Amino acid sequence: MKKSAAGDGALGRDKGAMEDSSELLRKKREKANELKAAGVDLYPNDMRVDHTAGDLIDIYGEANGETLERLGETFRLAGRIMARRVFGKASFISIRDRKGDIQVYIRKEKIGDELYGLFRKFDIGDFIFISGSLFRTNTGELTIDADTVRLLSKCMRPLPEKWHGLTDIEARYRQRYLDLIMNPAAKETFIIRSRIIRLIRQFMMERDFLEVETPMMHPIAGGAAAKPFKTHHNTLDMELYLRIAPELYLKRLVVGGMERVFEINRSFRNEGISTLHNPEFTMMEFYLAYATYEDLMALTEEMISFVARDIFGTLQFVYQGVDIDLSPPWPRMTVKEAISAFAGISPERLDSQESALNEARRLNAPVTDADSTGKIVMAIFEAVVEEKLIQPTFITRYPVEVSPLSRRSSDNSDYVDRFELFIYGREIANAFSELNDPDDQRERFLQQVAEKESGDEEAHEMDEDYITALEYAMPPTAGEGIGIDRLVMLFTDSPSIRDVILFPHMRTKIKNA
RNA sequence: GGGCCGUUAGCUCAGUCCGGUAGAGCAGCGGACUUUUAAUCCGUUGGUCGGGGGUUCGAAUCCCCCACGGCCCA
Repeated sequence: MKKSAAGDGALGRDKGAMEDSSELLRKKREKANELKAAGVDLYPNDMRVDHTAGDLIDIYGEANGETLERLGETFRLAGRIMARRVFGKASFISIRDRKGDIQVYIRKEKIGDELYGLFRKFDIGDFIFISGSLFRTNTGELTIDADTVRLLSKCMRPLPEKWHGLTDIEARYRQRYLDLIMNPAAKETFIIRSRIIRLIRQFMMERDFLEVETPMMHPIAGGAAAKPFKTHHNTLDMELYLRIAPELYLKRLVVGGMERVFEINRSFRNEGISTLHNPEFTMMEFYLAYATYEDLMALTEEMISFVARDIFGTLQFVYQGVDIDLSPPWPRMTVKEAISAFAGISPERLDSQESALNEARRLNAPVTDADSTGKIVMAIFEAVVEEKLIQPTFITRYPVEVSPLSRRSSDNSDYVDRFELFIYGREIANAFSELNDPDDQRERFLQQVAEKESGDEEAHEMDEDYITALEYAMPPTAGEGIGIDRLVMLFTDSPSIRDVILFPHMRTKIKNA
């Protein structure tokens, strides 16, 4: 096709940066303009559908040709053209809607010369409306014999290749909409994610938990050991932090008499990005009054089993080629037992700061001379034990130094009533009997403040308001946080947290598309 | 932060070792075709080879820097 160089140049400047750089995009635009010139509205919004592709397959998937012929019913559907096989006087296309794909047979003889001529200008990627009756093709495929077809929304860019789809991992994350169009498995992952969250919500509701929403912007970033994102409120002229955990607010609610609360929502941590970490991630936290961390172990087994039974229909599944068995009860080990079992270090070696430090150094665990014994023990645990906890395992008896919000164990005040759940070497949940003694809480915060001053960026700050809340008395309570993204990874066999987050964080790219 | 790998047409990829006119399939465009389904057949367009610098008569290819991404490690 010839073009007027001068004219196109002028048009290009008018349209600025969005002017089509490639011939392919220009052609698409030309074709759209031809349709427009023929009186076709490229973006109408006056059609109603009465079925989805999935409906038709569910209802008529098994029906034979004769049955379909006798139906005499007209079905109205809409969807995106995903494939196109055009002949001179008839065509097969397949359209995709939220429930699936269905083939459509479009005949010149039936829809008329004029409409067939327009239809031939429709592209893969366009949204169209079709109505027609059902029949079976020679090869037996359930197909709609269209009596009309109409453009609903014109696609101005080519979709990725039909056979290989979109595989470039960067493009899949940056242009998730294309990933969702082209990769059914990606879409399925997010459908399952929604189902998992719905199941957890149902599980909690059935146990009389109240779902709440607490602030995302905190004047003090507390409730976890992590670096926060900082922001600023102009009118109040104050620094705020995106929350690293909802914990301290949820416990204020328990003080307020909300004996069973949960929240499923985002927390933010200003730390590294990896296959297990996204700067914003989803946690469920819940608090249950008159319960202990031991009660929560049972509840956690029940909850995760409940979800697994619904998703898999069984408690056995495969994650990344490894068999996982969620059949309760799950093994329980103390931190020291686990270190002894997996690293062969006798528990006595972990009792003194000096010998623990030696062991940590030997194992290349990241420690400093000033670290407390508890901190060193946990560094050893992380270095040598975590990755080995493949089957679901509760680890208990954490050192008090690394658990500033947990209740001290009644039989030994150096430890707290806490557990973490590991599956496939990953921390999935963290729970404890809550520290509700305001004086002890103040001491713990002071200890944290001291650690912060000596350089630990992740240590807690003093939260006087929270202590005041505790002084009004919080009932004996147990609480837990569950990493939803990691749970979804397990249940969808996803290797990276980015595969279960719709829009994972990436560096912005100057040059795009 | 460190190591390794990657970035070539709209998409999926060759070409890089060993420097010499940038290729294929799909998509697109033109034509034929009323039961195809990765439709087929004939013809055909399309590229700042991620960016910058260097070496060279000559660089997608060799060297340096940078950007973005992936995996592993910290």
